[in-house]
Amino acid sequence: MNILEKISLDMAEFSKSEKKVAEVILANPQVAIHSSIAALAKMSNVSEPTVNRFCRRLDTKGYPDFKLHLAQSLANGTPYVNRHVDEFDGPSEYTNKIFESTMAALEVARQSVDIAMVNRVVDLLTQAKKISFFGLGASASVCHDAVNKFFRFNVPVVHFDDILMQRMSCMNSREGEVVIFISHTGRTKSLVDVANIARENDATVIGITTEGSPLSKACNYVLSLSVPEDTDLYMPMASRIAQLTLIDVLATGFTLRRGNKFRENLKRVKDTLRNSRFNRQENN
Amino acid sequence: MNILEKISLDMAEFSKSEKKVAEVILANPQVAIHSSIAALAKMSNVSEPTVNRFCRRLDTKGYPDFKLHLAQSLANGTPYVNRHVDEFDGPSEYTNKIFESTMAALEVARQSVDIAMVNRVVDLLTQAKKISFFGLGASASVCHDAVNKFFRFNVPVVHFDDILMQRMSCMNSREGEVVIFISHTGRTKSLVDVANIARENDATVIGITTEGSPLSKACNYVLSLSVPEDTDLYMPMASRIAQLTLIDVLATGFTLRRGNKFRENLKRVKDTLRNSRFNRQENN
DNA sequence: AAATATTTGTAATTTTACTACATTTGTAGT
DNA sequence: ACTACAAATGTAGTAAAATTACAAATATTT
Repeated sequence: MNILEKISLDMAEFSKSEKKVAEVILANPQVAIHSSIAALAKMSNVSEPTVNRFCRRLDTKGYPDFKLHLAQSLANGTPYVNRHVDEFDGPSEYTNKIFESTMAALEVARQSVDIAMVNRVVDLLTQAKKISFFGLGASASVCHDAVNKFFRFNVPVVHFDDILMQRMSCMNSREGEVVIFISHTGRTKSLVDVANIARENDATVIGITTEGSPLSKACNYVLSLSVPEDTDLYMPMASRIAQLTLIDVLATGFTLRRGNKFRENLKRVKDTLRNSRFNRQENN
Repeated sequence: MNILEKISLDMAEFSKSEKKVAEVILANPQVAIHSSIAALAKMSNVSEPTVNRFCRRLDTKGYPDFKLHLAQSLANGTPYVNRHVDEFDGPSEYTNKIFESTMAALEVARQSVDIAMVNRVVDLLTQAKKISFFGLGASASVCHDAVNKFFRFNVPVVHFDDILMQRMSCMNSREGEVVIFISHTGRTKSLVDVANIARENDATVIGITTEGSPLSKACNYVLSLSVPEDTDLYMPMASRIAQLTLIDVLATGFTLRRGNKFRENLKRVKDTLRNSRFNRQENN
């Protein structure tokens, strides 16, 4: 396992001084691998043995061995870890932390995606007579985006923010229609209600939500995403990005299934938009 | 560059003893990274300084530095790159490619962000009497999301999909109000028109768009994002994710600027949502 | 074959990491 | 509030590792 992730994961188990070391390393791992134990100890304001103990706590043989692991983590292409923003961060720190946390979350999400389920859902979507996307709050904008994508496919696709419209829409659903519900927690009551209505009316109900949630139980198929949500700032951030990316995956799967001729069609849709735009100087 | 490749490439330039060292390393690099210079010298039947010289010939600082490079080569990580989906990809391939391309795009975006401008925009937002978000098509859902975030801050924030409503809203804007326009290309005519109206009415106009685009010229401030857009499938994907992440950055900067007491407030907003949810079994 | 250049090794030096032990800090019980 | 114990951190000494300077050996050139 990536040792950088492990450090941020084990953060709770570290002692006060060990945390100092961890923070210095996470803040700038590139510097850490090129420092001696003495230099790192000084940077962290701790003694050398503390650094050594820190390394051993991470199941390495000692400091040199730790550096080796660290170097491998950095080479791995993912120096991205869920780094929490704190109140003393300047613009440079919080900007980088948020981008990196988002990338880290995407990596975790990628590994948690059930590929077989993606394939099945793409199957269902290509055969659907109608596709609906429902979500509330932050997930509503994900639905909005999904509609924007699937609309280009010339498929009947709908979305309502309004909970009553959602209910009515599901009430009228029938076999062969697919309804996708998006919710990170999967515990929004009214959305679960709507999902149940859709299911009672024989629609194929798909959830993009957390495994085992109330919403997931109301669905025929669940595409679960595990994302380490950053709760520090009380806002959904990474979960939403992961959902959007998953929508991109579904849309891509959809176009691939439809074949080459279909992609010509997509190009036409895009060309249509061209007239609403200023031309570029460069040809493209 | 991968140092293992470099070793086999430079083989011709090595002296007799250095070749011995190179062969031992190539034969079993995993062992090499866990050996001391003395052990490796013994394995290669050469003296310690010879190993040291061998390392320097490969443009490393010395033996420990060489081991670091070697470890990174062995980590064999495929850094995230923009991998294009092709028509023969199965679900596993396209899923991973899309996640990886998205991560790669975020990395590029992160490096292209103008931190000073982020700081200035956060400044403007905290002082704004009203904040508006306008975008069309795929960018509309980004606006939707931005509103969802900033609304929690108890700031007057508005968003319209409707181009006429956007015009009217900007017509009535005044000094001290901030209008943010989101568009990847920055070449959507009607949006540029609206931006000009906003500017004529003394609003502070901010663009999240490509540098040098028509839209960027209509703005007082531009937050440019360079994203390698995947044009294969004729859909905006990565650009949108980058925009959303940038919105997250702005929202985070906003909350940090407002201080601790303000974050208590955010927690209250979140707690309010709790009543609309099914409770979790675990306490949280 | 002698002279020079290049490579390689030996031994001393310096740097680095580790261990044992002492001190401090924190915690629980009287 | 104090004592006793446990956990944590640091100090100083020791061991190990890497590097340097220099000497010996091996090629190379004339």
